[in-house]
Amino acid sequence: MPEGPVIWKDEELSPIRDKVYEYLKQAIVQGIYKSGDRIVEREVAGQLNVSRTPIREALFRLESQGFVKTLPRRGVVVSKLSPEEIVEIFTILSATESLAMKLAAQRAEEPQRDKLRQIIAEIEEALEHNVLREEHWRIHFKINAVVFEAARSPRLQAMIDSLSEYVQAFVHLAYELPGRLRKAMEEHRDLARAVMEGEADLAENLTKIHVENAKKAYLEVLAKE
Amino acid sequence: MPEGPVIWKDEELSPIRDKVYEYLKQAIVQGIYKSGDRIVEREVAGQLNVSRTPIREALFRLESQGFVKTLPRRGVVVSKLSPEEIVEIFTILSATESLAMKLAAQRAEEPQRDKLRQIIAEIEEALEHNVLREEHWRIHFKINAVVFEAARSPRLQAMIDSLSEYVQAFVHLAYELPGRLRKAMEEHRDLARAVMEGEADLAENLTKIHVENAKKAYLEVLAKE
DNA sequence: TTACTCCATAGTGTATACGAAATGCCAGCC
DNA sequence: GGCTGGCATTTCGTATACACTATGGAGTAA
Repeated sequence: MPEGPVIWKDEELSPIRDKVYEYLKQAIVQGIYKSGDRIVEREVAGQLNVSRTPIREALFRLESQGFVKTLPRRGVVVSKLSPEEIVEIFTILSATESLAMKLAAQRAEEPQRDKLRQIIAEIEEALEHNVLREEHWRIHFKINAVVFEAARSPRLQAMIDSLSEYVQAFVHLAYELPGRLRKAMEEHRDLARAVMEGEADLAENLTKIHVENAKKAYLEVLAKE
Repeated sequence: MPEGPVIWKDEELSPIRDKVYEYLKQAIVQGIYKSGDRIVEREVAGQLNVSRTPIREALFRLESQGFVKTLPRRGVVVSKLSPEEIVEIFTILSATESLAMKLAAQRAEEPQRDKLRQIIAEIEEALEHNVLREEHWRIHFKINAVVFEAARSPRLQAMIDSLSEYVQAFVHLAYELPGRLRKAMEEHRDLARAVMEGEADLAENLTKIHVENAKKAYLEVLAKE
């Protein structure tokens, strides 16, 4: 019975199932629940002091996203995030994210282009002053937001978000490799520029390369262990 | 309060939530529940003579797949399947399915190649004897099965299945266009051959073209109404 | 000693009860 | 006559109770 992270905000008014969902997802990606661990509804319900109902609802969502799988009449177990699984997700991300970038390049309007221009300037700034670690995630999320705004494809966005959540922890690891962070920033800059200038095919290809590089970095980190 | 299709098999032992899920999904794609209709848990529970619990569980799954969306404290409404949404799904399918085909071409082993050879022969047969309508779906699913077996990417498969279920009804419509059915069969044949021969890039491109053609056919049908 | 059977227990599957929030209607007031 | 406030109703959100199934261990017989 693993102890979970303490991320409980009592005063929030969002449905309990959402909080449970976040709680369990974090526990899984942080490795507190390990692959193959059983998740017993009553146990979690007891730990969080809620009933089984919201637990079940959260588990169903986690199942539909692939974090756990339920065996009929047996309960749910944490899916294994084997290296093969991670690589598979990188592969799918490569296809879906490059599509998103292509769409963004095709559909970006002036407001989005403007935001991209600003982001590019911020990246240059960060590269120059070497404050990469501080700025990287902020810029990453900022680019994502603009790209999704431009691509106008909420379903695609949801798919990518869901896949990204999986590999997020591993991507973090990969940025520990010397030089990877700077390279990733440069890739982001070039990508943002391509989207801004409406170069759809270029944006698509740069994204494929970017994700491919992330995958390689992950495999390198993996090999070192 | 729309009346649903009668597809209730009492004696099955699969969980009720799965049956409710299928029931509601069919009702949505068949247009019995229309875009924007509210789905009230108690009503459905009453119609099917089960409690609200499995209904809720089915609704959560439908939500995570995008068939419905739930407004907090307001209940769930059927998502709109506007033409733009359909086109968006075709676009995503183009990217994901072409990835699946590429992987299949790269990873197919002798057993899968053998099955593909057989399928190609069946297509030729069907084209010659002009029994396209009878054979098309059987062959479609057969190809899919082999390709997924070859691609070895269950997550990708799940994503494609989920997306396909949406547009299935519309693809059906599109095959009413004169000549589309034969063309689609020929595309399937060429695609199967490319996968069989390990021509990954060719398979990828043929898939993109195939899905693109399906999208165009859908838009044509749409324009006629 | 081993294998088979039976029972206790754990844990999911479903039903139902209760509470809270939002909407719509009706009445009363301005 | 129109607007506002409150009440009733609807419907979701959560808790809980009961049922059913699978599993593991103990006990007995070969």
